[in-house]
Amino acid sequence: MPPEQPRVSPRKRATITDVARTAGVAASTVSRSFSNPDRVNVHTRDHVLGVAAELGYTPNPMARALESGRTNTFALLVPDITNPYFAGVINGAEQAATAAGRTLVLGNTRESAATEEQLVRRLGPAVDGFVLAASRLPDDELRRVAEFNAVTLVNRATRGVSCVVADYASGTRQIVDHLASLGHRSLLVLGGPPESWSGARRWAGLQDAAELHNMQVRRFGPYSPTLGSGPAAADAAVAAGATAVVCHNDMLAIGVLRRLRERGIAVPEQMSVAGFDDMFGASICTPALTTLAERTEDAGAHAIEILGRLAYERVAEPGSRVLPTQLVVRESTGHAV
Amino acid sequence: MPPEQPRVSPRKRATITDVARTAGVAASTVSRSFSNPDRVNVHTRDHVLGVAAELGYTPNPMARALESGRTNTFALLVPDITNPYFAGVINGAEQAATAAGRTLVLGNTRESAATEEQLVRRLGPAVDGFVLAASRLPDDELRRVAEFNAVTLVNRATRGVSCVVADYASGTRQIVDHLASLGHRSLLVLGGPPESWSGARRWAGLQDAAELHNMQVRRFGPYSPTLGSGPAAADAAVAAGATAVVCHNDMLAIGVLRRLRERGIAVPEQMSVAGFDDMFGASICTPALTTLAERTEDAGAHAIEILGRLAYERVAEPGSRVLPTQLVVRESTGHAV
DNA sequence: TTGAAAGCGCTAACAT
DNA sequence: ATGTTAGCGCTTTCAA
Repeated sequence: MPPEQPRVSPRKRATITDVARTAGVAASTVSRSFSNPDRVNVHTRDHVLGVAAELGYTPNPMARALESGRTNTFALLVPDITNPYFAGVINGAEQAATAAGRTLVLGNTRESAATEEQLVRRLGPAVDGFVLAASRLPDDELRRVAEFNAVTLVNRATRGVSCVVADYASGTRQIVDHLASLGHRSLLVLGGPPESWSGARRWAGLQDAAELHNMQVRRFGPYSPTLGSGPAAADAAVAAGATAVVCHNDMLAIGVLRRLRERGIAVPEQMSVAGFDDMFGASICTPALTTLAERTEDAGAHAIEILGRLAYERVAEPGSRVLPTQLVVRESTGHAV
Repeated sequence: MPPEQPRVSPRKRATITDVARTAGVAASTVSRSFSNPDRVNVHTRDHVLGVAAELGYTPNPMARALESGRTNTFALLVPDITNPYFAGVINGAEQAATAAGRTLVLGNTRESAATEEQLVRRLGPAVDGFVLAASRLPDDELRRVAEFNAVTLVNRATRGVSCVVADYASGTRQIVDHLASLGHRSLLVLGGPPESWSGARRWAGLQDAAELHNMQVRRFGPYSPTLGSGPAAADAAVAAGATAVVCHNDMLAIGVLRRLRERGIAVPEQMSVAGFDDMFGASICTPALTTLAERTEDAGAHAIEILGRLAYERVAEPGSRVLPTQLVVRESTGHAV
């Protein structure tokens, strides 16, 4: 495909002064026509807006921000942008931000605290607030960030910072109730990354719930929350003679399922498998995965909403919100052997 | 006095002047220490950087951009941020941008040309370039955007604009060769959105390839490229007595698979099903899906790379790049009935 | 090598 | 109702 017209430099964008000159008014009048339309003569305004449209003028958000200190932009940082789990959060946040007339920028921290911190530093002055999903940052760092920017955490909590978290206490209880009622007397947890806050909550909840049923619980791992860790985790579970395993998340659970099939171990007949997240994929794998669903879209939306109050209404109260979870029973769990 | 109003005002960020004052130098020296370190005395620079670190100073990207006209930021716009297909593109782009020291912001166009245009307008002045993945914008609009911003398209092509596209000619040929060799004499294509450029390329390629084999081809649809359209598409295929169907993408294909199972139609014994994208999920569904894999990560990375040349090196030639595709044969295709 | 000064595009006093 | 002026934080001449 041959180049149409070798463009050397991008066309220069029209500025407020261009519009002002062309329309024969002062720059401030143009400014007002856009940001304070009531305070300018209807006739003048129409003329100005007409000229602006003609010139393809768009207010430069950067110049605007420089003056006001507000960018009308939020950043959402997630540990793994390719993980379908976060797709829900992203989607919910994106939708809420758009509805509120705000721009959302997305950052991928690659499960690394260092990358996350770097992104926060870099984006900090350019955004009005952060949604940090499953943040890997230590508590004190989180509070430091919250001094300069509005911050809302998703599935992470620390004193003095707003957050939206899933109700893991109830969720883990649901999982264990389910397994207990199927006759399982012991539980093997295949754990995720040690820094994972949600991982810790899940483990704590499972322990508490198991105790209520006098079930024995153990935890293996840590395993990385990926398909690739499935074989190691599955093999360990088999070696331990587990009848029921609960995996850190669905990604790991699906990896486990796949490995068990390779090894000819029937699920759920010989072993029950459950996960967390109900991500896309949990319903289409075989056997379909029993898993704890979170309202990820709601989490993203609520986080943006809280952030808006924090950033623009100067609300001090760090809102925290607990979202319900629900167990989706599918085919991967069944009666104990 | 009203009761103490809980009010959190974010701590003010240190500016270049703060650093200058504290360090006892001029603002310009601080500026140089950051952006032109060679042109300042080593000793002075160390001192300045020390003070800056102490004050937690970070150059304000917005003020910087205002002056230079460069934001060092690219925007990546995708039609559906929750579609695992784009996760690869996002990941590749994100990685390449980070490696090049650039910030990437992500936008979701929700499959809507209007939303896409709005995002382009809004983000335009704030970024140095756009990667538009599977853009829904009409050709002339695309060229207009390219006048003001560097633009690289992914899986879309139009005269005068850089792009990275998958080799659908070869890819569709691979699909049809595969089906023909299994004895299929006709092909039913379950099409996607009419505005989809890749959909059109796929359909064109399938037609050409089918002709080479003297196979009969028909196309049904359009169907939305989602799980939810699976039942409608599957039922139509069954009613038409198809032995082999090729779906617009994996999402649709998995929906079709699920519906066929519901209806007790064996895949691939009674009907073969193939998709496009090899997204996450294609390998874990049952039966595992035969699909055309694209190098989505590479696509994202290449797009960013081209964009960098366009935006910062003032390269005139709109580079275009064709990436290979490869057929991944799994369990959903088999011998014709 | 460093400092002073002039903007970048825009908004918000303050004048008129 | 509109124009004038003074910055926002930073970079970049231009002098010193």
